[in-house]
Order: sequence, then C-alpha cells, then structure tokens
Amino acid sequence: MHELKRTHMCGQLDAADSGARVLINGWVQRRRDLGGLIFLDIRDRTGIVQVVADGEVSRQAFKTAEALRNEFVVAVKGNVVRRKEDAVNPKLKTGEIEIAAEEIVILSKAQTPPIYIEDNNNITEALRLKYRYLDLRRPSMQKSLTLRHRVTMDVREFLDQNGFLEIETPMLTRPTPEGARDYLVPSRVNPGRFFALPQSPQLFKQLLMVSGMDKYFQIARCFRDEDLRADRQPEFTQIDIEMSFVDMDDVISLNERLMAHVFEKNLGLKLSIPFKRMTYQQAMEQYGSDKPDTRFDMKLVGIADLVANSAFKVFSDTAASGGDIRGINAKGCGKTFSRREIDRLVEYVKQFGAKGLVWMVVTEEGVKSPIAKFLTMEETDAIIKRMDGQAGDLLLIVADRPKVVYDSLGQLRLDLGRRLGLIDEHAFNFLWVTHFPLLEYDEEEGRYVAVHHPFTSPVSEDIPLLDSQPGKVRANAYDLVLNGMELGGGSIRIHDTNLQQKMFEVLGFSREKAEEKFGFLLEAFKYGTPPHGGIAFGLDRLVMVVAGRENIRDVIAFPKTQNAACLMTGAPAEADEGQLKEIHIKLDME
RNA sequence: GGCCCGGUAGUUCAGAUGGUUAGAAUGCCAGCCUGUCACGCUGGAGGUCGAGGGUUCGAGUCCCUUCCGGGUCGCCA
Repeated sequence: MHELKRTHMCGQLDAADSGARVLINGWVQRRRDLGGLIFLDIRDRTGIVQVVADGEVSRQAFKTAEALRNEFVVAVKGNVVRRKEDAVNPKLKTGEIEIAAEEIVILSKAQTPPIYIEDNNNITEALRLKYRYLDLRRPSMQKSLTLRHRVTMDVREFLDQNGFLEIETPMLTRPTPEGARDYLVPSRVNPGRFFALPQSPQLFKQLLMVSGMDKYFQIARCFRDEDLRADRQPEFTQIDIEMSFVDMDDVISLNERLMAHVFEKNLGLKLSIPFKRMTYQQAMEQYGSDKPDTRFDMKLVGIADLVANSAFKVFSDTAASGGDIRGINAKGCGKTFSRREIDRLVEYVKQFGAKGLVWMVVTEEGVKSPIAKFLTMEETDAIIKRMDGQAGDLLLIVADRPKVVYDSLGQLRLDLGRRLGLIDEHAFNFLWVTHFPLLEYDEEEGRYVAVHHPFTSPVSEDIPLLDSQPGKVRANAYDLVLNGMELGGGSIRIHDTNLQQKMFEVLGFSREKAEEKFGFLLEAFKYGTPPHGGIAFGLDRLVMVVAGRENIRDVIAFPKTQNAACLMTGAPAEADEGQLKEIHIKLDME
C-alpha cells in the first residue's frame, strides 16, 4: 500500500504535468469500454481526470479496468500524456491531458449506487438525505461545504484580527421560559431535572462581558424545536458576537466590515459600506415587512387620509377605527392581468388575514374598479396621484388593522416582484433595520412579550413610556437584512440591574419568577457590568446567499427533514426502556 | 395545528373518460467494438403503482384513513 501514495489530486493536473509519472486516488465516475481500449473518468474532491487503459501498454491495467464499475475506489499509476489536439475535451479542466495507466489497484468495490453522482441529477430530496454521503460526493455539494469552510475561516480570521476571543459556552443549559421551544435533555444524576440545548448563547455571552472578556465570538450551534422552513433547521449555526463599551453604531460598523471581508474573499465583491439603514417603522410602512427586499420598488403607499370620509364604507370605517389603508402599484399590470388573475390576487391576500383587496385599473379615461362608483372624482384622482398611477397600472389596496395591511400587502408585493421578474438576482442589497419595538402585546398570553429578548435595552428617551405605553417603546435593536432575508439581529443590552428588573416587571414576571429563572444574571449585574451589545448571524443563511443556494439543507452536511428527522440515521428514535428507567422517564402517549 | 404540491422499474418520469400482459428514458447485466468523453451497436433482466381499508364484475386511476418528502401560513424571545 505504501507504493500507492498519491502524488496529485485529479482535478489539478494539466498540460504542465505532461510527462510526469503520477499516482492518483479517486472514485470511478464513468467507464467507457471501447473493446480493446478503456477510458476511465476518475473523480476526487478537486475534479475529474481521464485515465486510458490500453492492453498494449499494460495488460494488468487493462484487465483491472474491465472489472471496474461506477464508484469503485482506485489507485492509478501512470504517465501524464498530452492528448492529441482533436482528442482534447474542452469541457474538462484537465481535458488537455490524460493518464496512461500502467497499474490500477482496486482499493474498494462499490455496489451500484441509488443515485448517480453528478449535479443536476434531479433526485428527490428524500433519497438525497437518506444517502447523504453519496449526495455529498456531487461537485455542487462539495463546493457548498468548501465554501462554508472558507466563510467560517474568514469570519474567524477577521474577528481574531479585530481583537475578539473565541470562547465556547455550554451545550447543556437551563431551560428558558420565553421564546422558542427548547430541546430538553434529562439529567440522570438529577432525577426529574432537565437541561435545554441552547437556542443561543445569549446569557453566557453577556456574562462573558461581565467577566471582562471585552470582545467575544463563537461559531455556535443553536437548537430550536420549532417547525421548519426552506431557510430554517432545528439545529443551526450562528456567528455569535458580543462587545463591551459599544453603542449601536460600533456593532453595526464592525459587522459591515465583517460582511465586506467575507464577500470580498469569497465572491471578489467590494460591498459598499456603510449599508443603508431604515427604521422598523419605515420598513413596515413602505414594505410591509421588518425584512424588506429592497431589490425592487413597488412600495406601500398610505392613502387613509385621502379616503377617511369616503362613501365607501370599508375605507371610512377602517379609517375611523384606527386602521390603516395602503396600496401598491403593480406597474403595467392593469393591461396584462386578466380578471381571473386579479381574482387570484384577492384570494392570495386572504391567507394573511385581509378580508378583501380593492383593485383599480388606471386607464386613459379614468379607473376601472368594483368600487369606482363609491369614490368621488376628487378621491379617485388623489389616490392615483399619491400612488403615481399611469394608464395601464393596477392599484391594489387593503384597508384593515395595520398588521393585516402590512402582512398582506408586504407578501403580495414580494409575490408580484418575483412573478413580474422585478428582482435582480445578482444584487446583494444589505439593509439595517433599526429601532424595533421593545415589546408587543400577546393576545394569547394576555401580556406584553419581548420582541427580541428580555435583555434588550430600550431607547433611553422612551424609558418613561415603559409604564404608560409599553407598546410604544423602541428598542436599541437592529437586524441585518439581505435581499429580504434576515441574516442576523442584535441589540445593545440592558446592563443595569434596576432596569432589567423593571423589564421583567413589564413582561409580567413576578420578582420571584425573575429571581428563579434569571437570578444568576441579575446577581452578576450587581458586580460591575460594562455597557455591552452584540449580534448573531445565521452562518447557514450567510453561506446560502454566498453560495447562491435556495435551501439551507444545501449548505449543511447532514440536515434534517421538515419533520425534524434524519433520514440517514433514523433519528429521532425510541429510547431503550432501560435508558428511560435510568432517567426516571415514563412515556404517556395518547 | 391549517393550506398547497408530490409518492408508479435502481433513478427521473408518462400513464383522459376505471377495462388485455403497467410504458419511456436512463441505469443495471451479457455480447461486440482501439480514441471515447452523456461513446456506439445488439440482446436481457428489472414493478407490493407509499401503506391499509372501501366502492366496483374489474382500481395505478374513484372514496376514506394513514405514512413519507417538499413548499407555505401560524409558530420561530
């Protein structure tokens, strides 16, 4: 076996190597048997190179080549020869040369694999996940994971150079009362007690600031037992950052430079910094979303003031009851959309709670609309003017509670943007969304809950509102949005024990409950806490964007299905009765 | 928890209106072939139509239940 040490990687051979004696290792991608001559494509991580086995050159190599099948693992010894001009394969990086085999050794045989190893093989997701180790042999998946490695290394390098320490925090932590569902882990030595896997290292990184670590980061695995999406996995990786003695601008500027570093290194792109900023209020009013996709326009336009006294009851009633009335202008769609397509838009917004969608087609002669007869000429003209309506445009209006107006129009805007091809797929539109509300009222819980988390600091001039109008208090919180996707979010934290106590009060935690759940944090804050803040990025989402992938599973080596299961290992699985007994757990299944 | 799409050879798919022995491509196996590179040619094997139940003389096709995969709303401090 010592004679089989490889000298080169498959994909790295080229014309400059011609004449060299080489030994390569790899998998058989394909075998082309011409009878007295056999061609082999041998693949490794770096690419593919052609091997030719000719019985007149080496009887052994030829005989072995006859027995080879796809995905056999082989060692090939031979000479690199330049191909004749008409035999060059321009599709292959190594296409100018081939290896004339002198000796071929089968290192491992392979059954016919259930999936053929190539890109664009269009295999169903379930099979890919069951045979993930085969799926990962595909060049595009190897590229994804390589890129993920590069991005991770670049993040580490950048943060290290900027004085950050990478510090690990526990995986076995205390269950949290608020937020996403925890994955629970029973403790055998503490019967009846449970750890939770971390949803984020939030509390620990704040305690590291109390410890004087000053600048911390971690490439941290996080866990949330919630339903999955194309960009959401139950376990995922965050780039977690926390800094002392900083304000929002410091955190933002550091992270802009971090993003610029990553994009330049991996895409050769010079991002223009600083990124644009927008307040939460602006984002909601203009885009109907706290993560606006600013790659196209079609902004939401408020028209409540124009129709407050309209004869159209839906408008006047909504305005009177404190609701909002907004519209978007689908440019040119008045001409191109059939009545049926418009009806479909009306159905579309209903899933977001809208009771209806008013449409108006602007024409040279005026407007066509089911509600045209309820509007005065002045009202119609004012709406068209405000919404910049030209002949042929389709105006789409929702009147409802603000949340419903934002949700339905925001989603409709995205849907139209995609369908009308308004989105520049090559653009990278970064955007900071700032001044999120600190609290929002939860109907189910019957109390205010933290929008971000309970350690987020309020904007100082809003602190007096904490008692009187909690919903109006803005937070020192910021999200980084890229092309309509939330890449990361963070905040300046509360570093004052009294303010933190106050926050728990507003959230409806009794002093006892706050003490029980977060006593260690409140205690720690008593011993000298620096002002601090930070951010956490979804590494998976970042790599997704850099790799140009649409699904988070494509940048994770061993992802889970939508049911949070692993098709390869069969996890989660039932536990052995003995295991359950040891941790004092009895199942009560319905 | 809701809504939508899908499940048929190893794989990707086609199978109006229920009706002969369920097809194609590709892969696989065998034979032939010395310049192929999605090699070519000839032949062959290969099916629990996701599972269970029902309607029917007859179900891949219709109905019910259920499992699995994907998308999405709710959810995701």
